[in-house]
Amino acid sequence: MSDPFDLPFFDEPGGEPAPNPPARKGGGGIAARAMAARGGPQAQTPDYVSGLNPEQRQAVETTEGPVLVLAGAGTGKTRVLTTRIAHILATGRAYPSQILAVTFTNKAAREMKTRIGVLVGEAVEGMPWLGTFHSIGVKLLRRHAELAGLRSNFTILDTDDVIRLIKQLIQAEGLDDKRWPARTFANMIDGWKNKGYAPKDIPEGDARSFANGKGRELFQAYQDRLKTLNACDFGDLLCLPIRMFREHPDVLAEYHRKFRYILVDEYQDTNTAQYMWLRLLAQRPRSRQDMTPQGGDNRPSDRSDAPAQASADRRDAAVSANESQQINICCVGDDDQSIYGWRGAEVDNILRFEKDFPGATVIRLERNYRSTAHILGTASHLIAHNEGRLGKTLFTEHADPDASKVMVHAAWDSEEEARAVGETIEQLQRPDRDGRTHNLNDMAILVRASFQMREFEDRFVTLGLNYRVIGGPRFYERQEIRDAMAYFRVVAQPADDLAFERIVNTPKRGLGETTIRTLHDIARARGVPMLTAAEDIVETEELKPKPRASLRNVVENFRRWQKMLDNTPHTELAEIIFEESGYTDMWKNDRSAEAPGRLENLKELVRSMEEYESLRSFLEHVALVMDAEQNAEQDAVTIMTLHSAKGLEYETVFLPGWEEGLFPHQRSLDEGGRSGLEEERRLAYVGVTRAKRNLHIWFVSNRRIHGLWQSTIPSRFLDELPEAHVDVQESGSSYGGYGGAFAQGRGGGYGNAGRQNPYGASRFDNVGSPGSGSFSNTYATPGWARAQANKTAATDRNWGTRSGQGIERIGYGESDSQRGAGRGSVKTRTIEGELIAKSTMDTPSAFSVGDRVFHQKFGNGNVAAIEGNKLTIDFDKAGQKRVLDGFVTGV
DNA sequence: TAAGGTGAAGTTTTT
DNA sequence: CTTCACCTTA
Repeated sequence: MSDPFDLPFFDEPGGEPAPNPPARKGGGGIAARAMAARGGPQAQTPDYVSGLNPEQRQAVETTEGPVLVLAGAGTGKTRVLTTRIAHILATGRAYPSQILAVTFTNKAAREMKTRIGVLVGEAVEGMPWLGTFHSIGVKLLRRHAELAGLRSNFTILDTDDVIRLIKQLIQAEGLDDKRWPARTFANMIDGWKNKGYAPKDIPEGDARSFANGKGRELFQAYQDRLKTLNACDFGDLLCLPIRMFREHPDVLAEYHRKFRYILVDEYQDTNTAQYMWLRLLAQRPRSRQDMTPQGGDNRPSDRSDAPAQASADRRDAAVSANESQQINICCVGDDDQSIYGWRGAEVDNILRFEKDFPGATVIRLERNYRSTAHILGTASHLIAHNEGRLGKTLFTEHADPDASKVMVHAAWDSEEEARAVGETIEQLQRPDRDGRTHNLNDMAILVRASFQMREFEDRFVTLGLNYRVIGGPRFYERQEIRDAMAYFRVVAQPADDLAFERIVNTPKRGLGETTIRTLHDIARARGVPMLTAAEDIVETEELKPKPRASLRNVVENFRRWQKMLDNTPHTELAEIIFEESGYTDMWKNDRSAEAPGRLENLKELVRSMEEYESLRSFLEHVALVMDAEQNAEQDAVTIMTLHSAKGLEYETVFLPGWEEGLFPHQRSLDEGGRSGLEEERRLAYVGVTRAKRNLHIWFVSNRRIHGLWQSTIPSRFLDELPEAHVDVQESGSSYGGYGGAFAQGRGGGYGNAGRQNPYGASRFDNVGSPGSGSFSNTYATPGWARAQANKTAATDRNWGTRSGQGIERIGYGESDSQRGAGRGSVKTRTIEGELIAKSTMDTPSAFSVGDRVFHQKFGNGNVAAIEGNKLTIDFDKAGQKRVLDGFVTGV
């Protein structure tokens, strides 16, 4: 479709919602299924539900009325969601276009699309309303842009644009942009928008706390600026539709008629704005009352608890239950996996579902198909320490006598931790007695904070162990990609001043600060885009001849490209723009080590544009889908944060860094108090439940944080694990190397089961011994108490007078000298947010000593030595480094 | 304009 | 200890 904004409002056949559309519509797959399903009231089970367990089946077949599916980890949540949609379609309850299905991530949306496709055939193509909250928000706004004060070709700004814009505003206010960082304010705005606040709604305290009390004015100024730019930020994609629905009940009513089934994935992650958005769509107006069920302010505290409101809700539910066109909402989630409170998610939304939707059916999925009983037992026992849960207990029906317990390991410091994990991985890779090997693809290391990854990467590079890092800088966040996108944006949307400013002097054209400022001021004064202002100004005497000529050239370029927009293939146009603007030349002339990579990325960008029909649809997509696909071809261990691991599963999982202060993270405790701690515990729960068969948890006694060695104490979560399912592993050689006295002094033999230690009994000393008690959910457990004692004792012992802060210096230089040359600085995360350390021990290196080579990060250098696939290279600039040969190319 | 020095800050992340 | 942004200097 060349113009995606020009669709008819109702895309279902006939323009009117039909309660029972003919089964044949929407594709042969559906028709066939539907026929099968319609054999009669007691017709045989359609085969798509036959593989489901009773609870799953109930969740699929309870199509009418509000439904909450509490789906524990590994219980087939996605399967239920997709089968439910397939069921609704196959039984002719709705057309694809009458189903609204929302997810949080593009990845989840994509997966759902694919899986529904498998169930139902090509009809998915006709599910226009399956997507993320944000992408559906865009769709609504494009259709009704004028109702939200925008034009339908509005731009979506990403975080970087937003920060630059705010910085301008802060400076325009005459404020010090160091004291009031734009980034902080951008975060505040995002927080407000997550709650659905417009500038007038924000709490007085919030408004005062920023910019000498000018917070509210600044927020308003920001919104005004967005409007003139014909742009909105991510938060607006949620807030503007809400406002539009409130102000235009007729539009909302159209969508009420349209959406007959609403499905929400990961409901525990919804923030207040998303919640309001859903309620507006899911609740029909009651006959005489206001459109918005909770009145103007939808904050959690002042709704649902009011008795009058509750009974009104009940009445409403009773009415709508009898109504033929009721809207059926089904939310799927797991309160125990809510880990995004820090960015505005309200666990409360899921806890309150039954109040919000009276008469709701609540279905629990507790039958786990993923993990062993030991892992499930561990997870359940751990999460039981949280209060305020809806309560679920995972179980498995597949007893596995061979399953190993969850292993808890101790290490002296993070380096040893990485080394030991590396060893374990190498052991797992060797064929077992049945000759089976464990793929690296089935292993993952899940860390709390990204700085932990570094140690593992360094170690794995040394070992030549393949790994991949998920997360990190992404393709579309790279400078050259953003520059290129800015060119495209100005061509497609000439009013996009932010994009214009970004590239007007990139490459350098002698258009310095003064010229830009003049241009900016004139544009603001006349209320026109900067490009228009530039067009005018090059005809006057306001600029000096040099910049004037240069600017004229820029303007002419853009005008020419704009003319080409509609009659030139967009990939071709992209290349023309790069050439004619001098952008490619800029990087070709750049001597820095990154330049070739950047040119490569630009080519990749053009390649990826081929998938889209037009420059416009490409831009639209990129604004929302900021992820580049990962290549999973290589067999490699995955390293990522616990947050990004949600929804994934691995045969073997390593969870390093279970220490107080890191996990639970100190900042969560400081800022979030008890609920912060509980969120950390849920994060631990997510981590544990990622494992299918093997789980290894690690903690260390010493960790270097901000370059400063700190002695650490084991995480309280370790004391919350159930003894029956956990083994403490002595880590043998690597741990034993420090000598007995030292071992005791450093932390008292965690991990040395049965060894005497001076601090009293730890539960880890007694694992497996009969009669050792269970652990209460206070933190006064033996291990915890011992750890507390240990903290002070160890500190006093080593440093005599240091107070019990749990922080001590262990000496800088010593560990550096142990590391040896070439260690500790091998950076590998440079390409595509992911780089795989290639290991080719069997194949000899393609290089020989003395070869001239190029490395993405370090630039040019000469090969000094070769061991297997590991090269020692003297880099011209970066000095001597050891790298794998896969990272360098011959010159 | 580019390179080098200085200083502050340093969870988690999607859209 | 690192990274990154910004400011100064040639």
